Amino acid sequence: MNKTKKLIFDASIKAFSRKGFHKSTMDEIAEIAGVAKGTLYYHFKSKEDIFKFIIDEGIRLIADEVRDRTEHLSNPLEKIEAICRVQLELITDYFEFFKTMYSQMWGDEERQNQLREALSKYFNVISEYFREASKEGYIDKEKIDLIPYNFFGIMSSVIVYSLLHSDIKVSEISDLFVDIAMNGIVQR
Amino acid sequence: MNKTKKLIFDASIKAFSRKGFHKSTMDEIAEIAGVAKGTLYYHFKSKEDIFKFIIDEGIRLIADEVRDRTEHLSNPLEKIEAICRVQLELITDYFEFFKTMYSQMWGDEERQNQLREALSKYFNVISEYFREASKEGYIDKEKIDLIPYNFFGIMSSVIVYSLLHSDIKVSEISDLFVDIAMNGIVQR
Amino acid sequence: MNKTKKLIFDASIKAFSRKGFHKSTMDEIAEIAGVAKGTLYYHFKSKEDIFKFIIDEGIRLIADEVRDRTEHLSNPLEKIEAICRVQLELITDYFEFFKTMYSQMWGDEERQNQLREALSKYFNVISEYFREASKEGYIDKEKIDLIPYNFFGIMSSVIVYSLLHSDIKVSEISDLFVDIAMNGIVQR
Amino acid sequence: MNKTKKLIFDASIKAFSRKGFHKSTMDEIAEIAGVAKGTLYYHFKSKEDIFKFIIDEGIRLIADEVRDRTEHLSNPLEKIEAICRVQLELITDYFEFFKTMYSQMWGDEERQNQLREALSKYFNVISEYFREASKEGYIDKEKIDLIPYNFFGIMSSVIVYSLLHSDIKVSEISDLFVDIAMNGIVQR
DNA sequence: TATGAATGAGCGTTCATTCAT
DNA sequence: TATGAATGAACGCTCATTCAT
Repeated sequence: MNKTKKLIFDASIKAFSRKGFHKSTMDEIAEIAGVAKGTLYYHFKSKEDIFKFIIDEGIRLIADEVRDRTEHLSNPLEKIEAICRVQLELITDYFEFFKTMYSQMWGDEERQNQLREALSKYFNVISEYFREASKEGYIDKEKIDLIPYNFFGIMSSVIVYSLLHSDIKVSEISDLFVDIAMNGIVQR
Repeated sequence: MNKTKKLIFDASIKAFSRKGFHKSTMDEIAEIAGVAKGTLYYHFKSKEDIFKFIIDEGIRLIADEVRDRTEHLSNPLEKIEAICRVQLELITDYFEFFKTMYSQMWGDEERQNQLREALSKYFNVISEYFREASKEGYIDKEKIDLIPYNFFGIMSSVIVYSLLHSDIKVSEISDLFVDIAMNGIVQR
Repeated sequence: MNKTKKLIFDASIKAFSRKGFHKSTMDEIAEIAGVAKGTLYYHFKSKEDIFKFIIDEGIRLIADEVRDRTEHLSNPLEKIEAICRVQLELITDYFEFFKTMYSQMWGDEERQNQLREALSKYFNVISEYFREASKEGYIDKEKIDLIPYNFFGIMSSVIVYSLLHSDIKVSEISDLFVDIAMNGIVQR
Repeated sequence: MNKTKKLIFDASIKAFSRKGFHKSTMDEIAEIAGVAKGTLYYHFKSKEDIFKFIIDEGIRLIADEVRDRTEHLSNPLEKIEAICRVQLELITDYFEFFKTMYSQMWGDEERQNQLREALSKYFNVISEYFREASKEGYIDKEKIDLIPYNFFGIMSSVIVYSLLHSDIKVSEISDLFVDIAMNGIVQR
C-alpha cells in the first residue's frame, strides 16, 4: 500500500465511520485524503471497491490483534475468555470501523454478502481455538461453531449499549458482558 | 391503518430489508405497494417518516407478541427463558423487519437515534420482567439492565447465522442459542 | 359571485399576496378558504383561472375607486393630480394585490400577457381623463398616452420604496412623489 | 468568469427573463447553455445562487456603464438628466436582465430581499451624484433620496410600455420619458 | 355542490464515474 | 501518476389536476 493509497484508506475509514457507506461521498473522501477526486479512481475501481478493501484490511487487523494478545495463553478456558474480552476491548479503538461494518451486515447487496463471507472466515479461524477446549470437556461440542456468532452478538450488545449510554465507557461494562457470555445470565 | 397505508407499510418493510434504507427508493416502494409515488406522500410526510412508522409499529408488534406469549408464566426463570426463546422465534416471522432495524442501529442520523430510543424503551419494559427474578436470587442484580441488550445481541447472532447458513432454519438453532444465553458457553 | 366562490376569491388574494403566484398552492388556498381542494375546481377551471379572475376583479376595484374619488373634480389639472394621488393612496389598502400584480408583469406567459392587456385597458380609460386637460394646454399632447405608464412607474417607485423602508408609511412620501410626477425633479 | 460559467450566466438570464425564476428549470438553463445539468451545480451552489450571481453581476454592469457614460459631465443638471437617459438606453441592451430583476422585486423570499438590498446600494451611489446639484439649488433637497426610486419607476414604465407596444423602439420614447422625469407632466 | 384520496409529470439536487490533460 | 471539469442517471419530493362518491 503506497503513500497515496494509504491516504485514501485512512480517509475512507474516517468518512465511512462518520456517516456510513451511503452518506459518505467520494468528494468527502478525496478532501479528507487531500487528493483530487480522480485520484481515488486511479487507486480503486469504485466506491464499493474502497469499502471492500477497508473491510478486508479491518478484519485482518482485528484478527491479528486478537491472535497476538491471546496466543500466549495455553489454558483453553482462559484463552476463550480472553478472546471474548479482547474483542470487546477492541470496540473502543475500532469503534468507527465496527459501526461501519455492523451497518452493512444485513442486506442482500453484493458488497454485503462479501462482508459476511469475510467475517465468516474470521469466525472459522476463531472456532479453531475452541476445538481444543471442547476436547477437554470445557465446552459443549455442539456450541463450538456458534460461539463466534455469539461473540459477534455480544459485541453488538456492547456497541448499542454504549451508543445509548454515551456517559459510560465500554471498559466499565465489558467485564459483565464477558461474564454473561461465559456463564450466562442465570445466577448459580 | 387503512388499506392503502397498509399496502405502503408492507411494501416499505420489504424494500428496506432488501436494500436498506438509503438504497430503497420511493419509486420502488410505490411499485411494490402498487400505488403511485404521490400516494406515498399523501399518507406519509417523507421517506424518513415511513421508516419511523415502520419501526414504531414493528417494535409494538414484537412487544405485544412477546408479552402475550409469556404473560401466563409465573416462574421467573421460566419466563425469562421464554422471552428469549419467543424473541428468537419471532425472527422467522419478522425477518425483513429485523434486518431493516439492525441495518439502521449504528449511525448518527436523527432517524437512527430515534430508532435506538424506541428500542431502549422496549428494553426497559423487558427489564421489568427480570426484577422479580432478581429479587428471588435467580439472576445477578448487576446484570439485569444488560440482559435486554444481551438478548438483542443473541438475536443479531442468530440473524447473521441464518444469513450465512440459508439451508438451516432458525428453529433448528434457537434452542442452542437460548441455552447459551441462559447458561453461557462453559460446560458444567 | 356566490358565497363559496367569494371564500375562494378572498383566500386566493391572501395566498398570492403572501407568497406570490407560483409559491401559493391549491392546498393552501383551499385551507385558507375553509373548503376542500376539489371545491376549487368546481368553481374555477385552474389555478391560472383563479389568478385571472383576481386580476380582473382587482383592476376593476381600483378603477372604480379612482373614478369614484375623482369624478367630482372638474379642473383638469386638479383631476389629474387627484388620480395620481388616489392611486398612490390605494397602495396601502391593496398592497398585497399590487405586489402580486407587479410580480407578474414581466414575463412571456399567457397569464402575464393577459394581465398586461387588462392593465392596458385601464390605462386607456385613464388617458381619456387627460385629453381634456391636453386640449386646454395644461399637458403636452405627446405625453398623454405615456402618463398612465408614468403613474404606473411612480407606483412601482413607491412600492419598492416602502418595501425597503418598512418604518415609513406610504402616506408620508406620497405627496413628494405626486409632486415629482406633476412637476418633475427640477427645482424652479 | 470562465467560459462555462459565462455560458450558464447567459443562459440563465435568457431563461429567467422569459419565464421568471420559478418557471425556469435547471434542465432548460442547461440546455440553453449547452452543458449537462450537473455542470450547473459544479459552478453554482443552487438555482438561487445563479440568480444571486446574475443580479450582482447585472447591477454591477449597469452601475459601471452609467458611471462611465456620465462621469465626464460637470454640470449637475446635465449629469442628472444624462443618468436618467443612460438608464433608459440600457434597457434595450439589458432587456432580459431587467425583466428578470423586475419580476423578483416584490416578494418576501430571501432571494427577493437580497435583490432589493443590492438595488438599494446602487440607489445610494446614484443619490450621491445628486447632492451637489441639490447644493446649487437645482434640485429640491427633500427629493434627493427619492430620485433613484423615481428613475427606477420610470424604467418600469418604459419596460411595460415596450412590452405592450412591441412595434415601438425604446429609443423613440425615452426622450419623452426623460422629459417627464425632469420636468413632470405639467405643461409650462 | 362538494369532497379528498389518488395521481404522475416534473422539479431541484446529488454524486459516482469518466476522460482529456 | 494525478487532476478536476464535466457528466447524466437517479433520487426525494411537490403539487395542479382528476374522479369516484
